[in-house]
Amino acid sequence: MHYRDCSCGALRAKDVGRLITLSGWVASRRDHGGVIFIDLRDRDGITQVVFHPEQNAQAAATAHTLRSEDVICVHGKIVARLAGTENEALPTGSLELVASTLEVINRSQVPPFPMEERIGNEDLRLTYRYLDLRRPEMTANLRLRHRVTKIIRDMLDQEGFWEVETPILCNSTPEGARDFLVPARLSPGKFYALPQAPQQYKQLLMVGGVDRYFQIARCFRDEDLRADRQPEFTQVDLEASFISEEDIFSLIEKIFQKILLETRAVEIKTPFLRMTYHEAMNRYGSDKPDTRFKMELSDVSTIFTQTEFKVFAHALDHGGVIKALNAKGFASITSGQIETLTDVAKSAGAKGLAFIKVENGEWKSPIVKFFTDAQKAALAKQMNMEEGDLILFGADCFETACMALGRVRLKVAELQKIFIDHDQLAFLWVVDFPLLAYSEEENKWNAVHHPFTRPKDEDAELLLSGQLAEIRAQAYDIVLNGVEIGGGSMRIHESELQARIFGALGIDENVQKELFGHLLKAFEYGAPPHGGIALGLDRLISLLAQEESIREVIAFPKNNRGMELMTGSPSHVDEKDLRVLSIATRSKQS
RNA sequence: GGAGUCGUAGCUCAAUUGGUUAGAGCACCGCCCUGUCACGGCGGGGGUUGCGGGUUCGAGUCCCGUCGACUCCGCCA
Repeated sequence: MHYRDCSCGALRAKDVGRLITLSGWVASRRDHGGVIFIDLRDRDGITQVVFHPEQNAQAAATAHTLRSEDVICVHGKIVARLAGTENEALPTGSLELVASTLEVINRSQVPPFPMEERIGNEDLRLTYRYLDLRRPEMTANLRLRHRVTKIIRDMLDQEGFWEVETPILCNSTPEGARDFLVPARLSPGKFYALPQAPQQYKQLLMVGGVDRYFQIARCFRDEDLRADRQPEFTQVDLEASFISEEDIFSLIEKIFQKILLETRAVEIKTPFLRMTYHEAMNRYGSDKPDTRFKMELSDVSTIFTQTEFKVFAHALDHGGVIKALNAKGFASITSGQIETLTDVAKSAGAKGLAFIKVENGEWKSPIVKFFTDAQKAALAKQMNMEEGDLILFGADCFETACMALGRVRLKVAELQKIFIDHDQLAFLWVVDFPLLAYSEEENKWNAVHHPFTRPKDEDAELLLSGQLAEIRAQAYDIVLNGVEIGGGSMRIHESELQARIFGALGIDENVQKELFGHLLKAFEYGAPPHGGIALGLDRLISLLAQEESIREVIAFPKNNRGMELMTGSPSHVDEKDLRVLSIATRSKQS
């Protein structure tokens, strides 16, 4: 059977007069008793089909029985619409197909939700994902994802990168996220892990002389889910040899330029803004600052070196800082909102949130009584305090004070409904991350990026002298509109340095040999200097599509509890299948 | 593990201070309708108000518990 000559979005005025066959889904039926209109839909668009009973009684009679989502095939002549009945909302709106034959290929049950509007019930959408995907928004998201992926592949190919696949069944590692484990039947009691990222393999490809590698790589992390986190997600993973950070920056900037040009017809400026981690924390209280609005943090420590206010004095005595931010015109804040902001600050580790409201020419605040006139004057000047302003304070160690106010800053923007242009694209490189961070709970040093990250050359001595907190890494994140969409680093290519870092991370030599022996060994056989980056494809697409959740740009995502509702995975398996794998379960099978 | 928001018809939502038989639009079914485009008109069917308990003369509404969805914190090198 001949199903179609073109898609339902393809026909234009020039096609008038042609005899055309179309197939698709019934999007809507407008039955006038006599003439019947059908909107025929596929992924590319909608074409109006007309049935005239006086011209073709049988086709019209069948058309009368059509319902939403029936699959049909129609054949007929393309004609210009009657003057005044053109539909400018449709690209095909100047014409229609006058049906001479209609074949009903497959009837549809009444759909559980309408295709044309945005549905709030995500459960239902995920259960009937195959219907949800027919909705134009979802079709557009999948199309966008395809386009972007294709652009990335083509550009990296042009730049000399090879697409190489790395194992999905690999080894569990102690660092980082919880692994998904897969029992190894042929090695009873042993397990593979699904990769959190192809990190070690791509470095070994560099040792293998591949020189430039990339992969649209599925990654797996068994952690709790979020709107922007799925247990399996996709990274654009790449690595190159004999390069510097600058090479990575300009490559990625070039890719984004092309993506925005081709998907949005927008020319973005390069190079992107760059900011050190320290500056990002200092000014925005975040390692992924949203620079689309100002409201920057200010350091007011020097004003309060001599202060009666114990909270400030305590912070400064312990080597901390006092940070402040001016929420312009937000003195009208309610006490409930103050409480909300305080909770936000506390969730970031702050002990509280001091504030000053400037109302009717007065400073209304529980803490102003501790301030001298000189301090007030200095504060007013530095913070540019004006009638109607709200000043918020964070007093703690540098990281905590900044992070707490950084989160408060975002919450204030939300509460105050600060205007953010959603078409704006604020790209930003955050560079010079610390190499290591001390974990109080674990009582040990952890890698901020990952354990293969290269320290900055000028900070190498700090590793020898044990000033671990001071060491900066050749690591970088790329941020778009306050969302981290990728990160990478220059890597260590010397086994000696790598072993020293493992040592700093508290991984003893035996464990090093067992878990990372292959890497250390590989570095002894002429490893080239190399580095790379991984972009979070799902997040990137969701930002381009202006979606709140990455679930909107994944064909078959999992819900908050990691379940895929359409197929009902994960599910129980037979006891005998477990026996083959030498697995016994302890939880009750309900 | 913790916090918050929500849960009423297939879908989106309403239901005043606790008060009669829980409503509307869309969808669905039937009839009518020859230029609509979310066609229109008339009529009809459709409800364990997530579930369980409690208070009350009376609960969609108040209280307790529970289940589920989503958002956030923890977690995510």
